[in-house]
Amino acid sequence: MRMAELSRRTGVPVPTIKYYLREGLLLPGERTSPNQAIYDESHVRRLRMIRALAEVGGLSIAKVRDVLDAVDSPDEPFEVLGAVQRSIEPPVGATDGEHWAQARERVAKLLLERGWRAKIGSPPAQTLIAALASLYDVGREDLTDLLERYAPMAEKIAETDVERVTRGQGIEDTIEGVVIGTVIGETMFGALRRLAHQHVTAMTLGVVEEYDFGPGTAGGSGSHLE
Amino acid sequence: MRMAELSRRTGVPVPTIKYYLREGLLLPGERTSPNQAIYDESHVRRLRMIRALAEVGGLSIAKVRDVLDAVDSPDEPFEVLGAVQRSIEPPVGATDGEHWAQARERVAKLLLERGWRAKIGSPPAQTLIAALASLYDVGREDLTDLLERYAPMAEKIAETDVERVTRGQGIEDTIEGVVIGTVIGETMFGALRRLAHQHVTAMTLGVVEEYDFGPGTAGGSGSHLE
DNA sequence: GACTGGTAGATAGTGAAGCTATCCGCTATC
DNA sequence: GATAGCGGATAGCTTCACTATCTACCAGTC
Repeated sequence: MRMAELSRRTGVPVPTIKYYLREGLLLPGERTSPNQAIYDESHVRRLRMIRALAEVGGLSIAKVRDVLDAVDSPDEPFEVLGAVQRSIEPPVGATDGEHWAQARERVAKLLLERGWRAKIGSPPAQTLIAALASLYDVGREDLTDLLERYAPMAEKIAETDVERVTRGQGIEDTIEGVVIGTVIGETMFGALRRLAHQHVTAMTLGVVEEYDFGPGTAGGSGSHLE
Repeated sequence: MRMAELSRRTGVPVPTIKYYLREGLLLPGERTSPNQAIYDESHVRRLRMIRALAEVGGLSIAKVRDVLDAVDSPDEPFEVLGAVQRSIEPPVGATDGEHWAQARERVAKLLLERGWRAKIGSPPAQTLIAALASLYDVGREDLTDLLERYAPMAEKIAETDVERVTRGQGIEDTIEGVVIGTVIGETMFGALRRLAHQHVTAMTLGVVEEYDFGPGTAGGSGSHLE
């Protein structure tokens, strides 16, 4: 197929496809002459993957490229996981400050206690330290025990993910599964958690009447408080 | 204190504080004359909250404002949760397409089966539908059962969160806890999940040798791994 | 009481990100 | 051979989150 059909099949505008080609997210089509090229199913698939990672996963174009580069590399799944994690992790700001050392200590202790084979310097650990430090910063150390409460559940989820992704599939699919599981899975789980928040809060607070978390304003602009 | 000290105490540059004032994220200080004002601890606290939500939680400035508006409102915690969820949810793209109806059906069934008192039209449900639809789009419906696998775990986490946040505190702290628990908690849990991925993957694949998910290329700058 | 330096508020500028539009020479197809 | 579409290059646009500059003013110091 040519570019117009690729655009039609994926819903991505032609100029945007050209942009992705320029940025190296999408491999060029096969040349049929100096200024003509054809595309195939692999391009359709790749474009859908780009849109999924960017729109659903919320990754920047640069991060999508890094993640897809990792998928394309011939490395072992474990290496790919590392590359994906490095790619998707948001940059951590200051690695110091009043509470940083305290937070770092606490994360180090957690890794030790749970016997997790993960390094304190790895990207997710740095994110975790930053999040914990910010709890101290805003004066809510009472909430920091969420760390220890979350840890076993995160481990259970990770076991689910890994089991899910490694069972009976080729290496290609496993690696792609790692990427999708990490990125799309995070979006899914976050949304589920917020849905569960609605439910549990309603139960706990005994909300009985009609409630509606629908998409915002009933007939007004900006504010949704009357 | 005056603006220079507010800046020093929080590490936020003066022009940025002015920007936050303009954007309505920070309440103006108390006037002492037509062009002088003083700030207090509440401003320090608020600024730290802004930075936590923006940097750790990854929210845009507009979303931070919406979230803080919700915190400031005199509504019930349940209403605040709804407002926070509306504020933080990333906009969902197309609400149609080949697989949308299928995904929506599946989410509706899940809500029913688990007895969750949450609406299919609520922001997290829409996000969930979009994520599920993208799995179909990229041809990985084999991974869609993550939905049912994640659900009970999300519920357990939500119970933890709600229990944690409502126990023995004033209404103010509870509401702030809802916000922090939702936003910072998500960052924490995501990081923990990725850390657990490292661990579980290493275990499953029998990785024994030294491995290092450190920040990229060895011998570079930045690294605080030995 | 002049001087120095900080202050509020307004306006304008900056740089990155993610497209979008236009142009050019060429080509496939009717 | 007319015409619609193509690949590739370049330039422009919009949004976001600041950052810089300017003006009029004020507070403390010598």
